[in-house]
Amino acid sequence: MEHVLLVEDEPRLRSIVRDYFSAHGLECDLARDGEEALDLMRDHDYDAILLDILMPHLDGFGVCRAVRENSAVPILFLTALGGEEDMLRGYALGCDDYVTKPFSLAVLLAKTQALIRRSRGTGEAGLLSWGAIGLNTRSRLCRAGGREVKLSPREYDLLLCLMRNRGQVLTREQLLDKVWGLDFEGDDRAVDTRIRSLRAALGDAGKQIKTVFKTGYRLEEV
Amino acid sequence: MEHVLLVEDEPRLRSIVRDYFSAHGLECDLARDGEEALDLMRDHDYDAILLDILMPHLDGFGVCRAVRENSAVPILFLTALGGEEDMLRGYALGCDDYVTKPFSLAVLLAKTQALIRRSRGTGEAGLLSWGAIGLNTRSRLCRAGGREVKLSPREYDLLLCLMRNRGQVLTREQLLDKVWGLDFEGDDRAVDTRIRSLRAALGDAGKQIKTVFKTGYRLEEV
DNA sequence: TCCTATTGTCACAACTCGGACACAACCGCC
DNA sequence: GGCGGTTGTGTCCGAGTTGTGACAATAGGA
Repeated sequence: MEHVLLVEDEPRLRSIVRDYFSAHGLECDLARDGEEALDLMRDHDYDAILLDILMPHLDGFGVCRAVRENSAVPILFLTALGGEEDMLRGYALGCDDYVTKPFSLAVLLAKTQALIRRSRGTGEAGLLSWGAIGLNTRSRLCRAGGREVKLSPREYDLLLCLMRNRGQVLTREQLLDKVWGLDFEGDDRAVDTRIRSLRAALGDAGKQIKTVFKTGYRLEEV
Repeated sequence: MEHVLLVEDEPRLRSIVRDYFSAHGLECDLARDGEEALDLMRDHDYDAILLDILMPHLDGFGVCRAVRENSAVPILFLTALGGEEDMLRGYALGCDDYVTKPFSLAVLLAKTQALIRRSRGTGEAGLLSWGAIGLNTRSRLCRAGGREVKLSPREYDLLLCLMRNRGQVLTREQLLDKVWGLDFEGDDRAVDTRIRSLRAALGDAGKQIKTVFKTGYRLEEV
């Protein structure tokens, strides 16, 4: 299930949004202020952050800046400040969308879902492409260098994970958690072996998978 | 240069947006209606589509549906229809954002750029830069003087530490603690050797690393 | 039930990295 | 200017990391 974080100091609004979201299949953690939000983010991997701006202790802009130091998680501002200046400031800090209060819950949900969809690299169509590699998340088919490529289940999941996090280094541990599951009991090197067969299956496009010595693997565009 | 397609039947608005965008580094193709848009998209790979809804021949919703058959390109609706119904319909069809007329050009630009950034998956998150040196903490890639630089793990960690403490002197002991770890059993001079290879790897930008006699090293802007 | 594809493990080969060392160059103090 | 101490430089080799081929266990379909 998708998992988002709502940072908002008004208790009533917090619970309204959470109830609405969970009724539509989005789990929703809550934080009262910026510092609480940063604490939660240290321990969880959220699919999106909904961020009020006017908050005690650390305001939304500050949280956004701190988050963007090392994370590309989708951020949506959610605020009474509707001025152009404020919106531009938000975008300059690397936010993804901006909703002014009062807002429609349905629209907020739609925007959040669109953002999550987009951050995973696919439009509604479920098509993911990067360099010479294309994935269809509906049919689980893969194309590389213009021709169809047959992938085993594990190879597909691994490639999907790399595609969703394209450009960034994923450690073997991260890959084991996300692809094999948290309960996998085996060796790190299982990743290496799967990477090897994936590279072979992709042919020339396999070169897009780079090894980062002592760290992990990264999918590059070329 | 980024390349977007604007689909809009009002001539004046078309050219206003195009001029503003190209002044800010976005090339902007124009289409008068949905059919012209689909024709153009057959021949071009756009980074984003800005789509009016009320148009002759084929309206924006129709274009969106047709595009999503086989493409995940970011789509932003741009319309006078500000009702909740219409927005939700847009999101259901797989659009990424929705702007109601009249709108601010600056905000439209910011939204478009945020979308492109997001769809490339390579946002500005995790970017550190100082003088001619840029470091991306998500990809662990380094740029110096405009070109890609290959760094070994230790070189990368060392540079990251210098960047995070730019402008201030770090003693060898501090560097050993922060980069090598508190349990390192070796010689101070290991730092010198790594600094040397780092300078060499950075080329001209290596001159930003200054030696502070009898003390340590400091990263300067020039 | 058998057959095949899949996948983790292991052992070994190939490779990268980085600290140590020795020596040269340099700095600053007297 | 000389001297002691500090830093830069070139090289080497072992330790650790990743690639590779083979194999056995397992799961899933016919």
